[in-house]
Amino acid sequence: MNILVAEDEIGISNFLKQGLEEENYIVTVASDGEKALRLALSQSFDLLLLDWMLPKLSGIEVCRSFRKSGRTAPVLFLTAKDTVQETIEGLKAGANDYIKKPFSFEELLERIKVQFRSAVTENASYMLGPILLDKEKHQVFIDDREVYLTQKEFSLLEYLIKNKGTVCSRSQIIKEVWNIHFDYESGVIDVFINSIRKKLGLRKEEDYIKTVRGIGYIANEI
Amino acid sequence: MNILVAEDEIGISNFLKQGLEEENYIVTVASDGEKALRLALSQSFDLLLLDWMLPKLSGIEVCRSFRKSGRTAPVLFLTAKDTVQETIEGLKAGANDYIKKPFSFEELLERIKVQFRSAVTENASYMLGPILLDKEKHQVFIDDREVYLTQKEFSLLEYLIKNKGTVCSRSQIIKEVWNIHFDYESGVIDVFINSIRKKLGLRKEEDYIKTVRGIGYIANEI
DNA sequence: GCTCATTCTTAAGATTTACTTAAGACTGGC
DNA sequence: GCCAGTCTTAAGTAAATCTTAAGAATGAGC
Repeated sequence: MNILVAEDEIGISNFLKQGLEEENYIVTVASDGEKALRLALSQSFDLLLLDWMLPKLSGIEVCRSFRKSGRTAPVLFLTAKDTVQETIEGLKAGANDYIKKPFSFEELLERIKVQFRSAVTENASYMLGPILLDKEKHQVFIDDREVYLTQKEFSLLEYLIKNKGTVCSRSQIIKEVWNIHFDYESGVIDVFINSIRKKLGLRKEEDYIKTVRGIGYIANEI
Repeated sequence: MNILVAEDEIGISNFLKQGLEEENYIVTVASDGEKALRLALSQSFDLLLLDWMLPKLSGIEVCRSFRKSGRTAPVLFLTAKDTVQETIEGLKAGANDYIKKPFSFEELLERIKVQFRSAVTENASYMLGPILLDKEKHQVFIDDREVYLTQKEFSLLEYLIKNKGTVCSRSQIIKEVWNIHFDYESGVIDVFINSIRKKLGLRKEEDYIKTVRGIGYIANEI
């Protein structure tokens, strides 16, 4: 799990980085708001831990911009600004939790875990008809025969199966699988869908990945 | 949105009930832990607001049992137990947030909203009789059976259902669905209405899309 | 019940969108 | 820096949708 910590006081950020890394999180530190936002938008973090008062761009502005870009990763404020009004402002800006300094590191950890909880319970393998996708081992089987998929092919299939039964639009796919958060027109998705279908070797009438014209694709138990 | 409040002090529970109802939540109050758990398991609440100390069964036990049953609705503790250890215990038991008394009602409201945020945004669906139109997933169901509509069919049906109960003129439809903002005579709309009706497979007497001769069409609960 | 205007239905051509292939760009490991 | 594997772009082909138009059906008014 990747966590971005935005904190200008080096003492605190070191403390957080070390503590979180001991819990096996991968931590990136940004020392001002601009850097934090740039990182948050360019990489894909699983959680943002923001101080309110940051040089150049405040934490609350970072949070607002991040949400405005359509990203849904949890955001936690960790700040000395402790009034009710500030808490509310932080939550309204799109934060998922608001923790006041001084804080207990243990409590912070637990509150971070709360954010990941639903994601963790998530099954490590998915099924779709005869297709078995093992997220952990990064393997795909069809009727017990292994099919080798590349990284992107795997992510795309995973996304479709995770959302089986619901149509996934091209823009959603580009967002979630390619991490491109602006309008983007290209035939990439088509090429990968084609390649997945070929590798899975399904005949047209038994295709578990159906095209939804004008929208995107849908994975479905036939 | 249905909220279950488990609180034995009648002053607090009345205050919460009234305040939340003003915000248009539907509130059920349980005065002890056993009642709370029974209600939580038998009905489907969108959120649980638990006091820690409750007669018969503590809030934390209610939370554990609730989670054990596989339910995922958010649980918030609202309690006077304010140590770090208690907070952690509450969160570990499966709570999504832990608010310490005395609390600001405004902050409580905001923290409740945080829990609903993701759920609310994705609720872009309309209903018309047995027809369910999910804007986000771009899917249409009739009596739980999915019907595939093309792009234009979908937009047209969406427009009619969005305006159900009021007649939509041909020129309005051409404007809103086809984005043609000048006078335009053609049979396009008829063709699409026909195709939608056919796909929905409704008999004439149960047609939810009625023709208004000389004007246009109207979607109506029969 | 007849007439005329309006709407329904169908089918064929135009248009848009997706599929497939192949070539070039990129990337990580050696 | 090179190679092998992977990703992306682009262009031609295939397929589905959208539009138009024309004849059939329907309903309102006389």
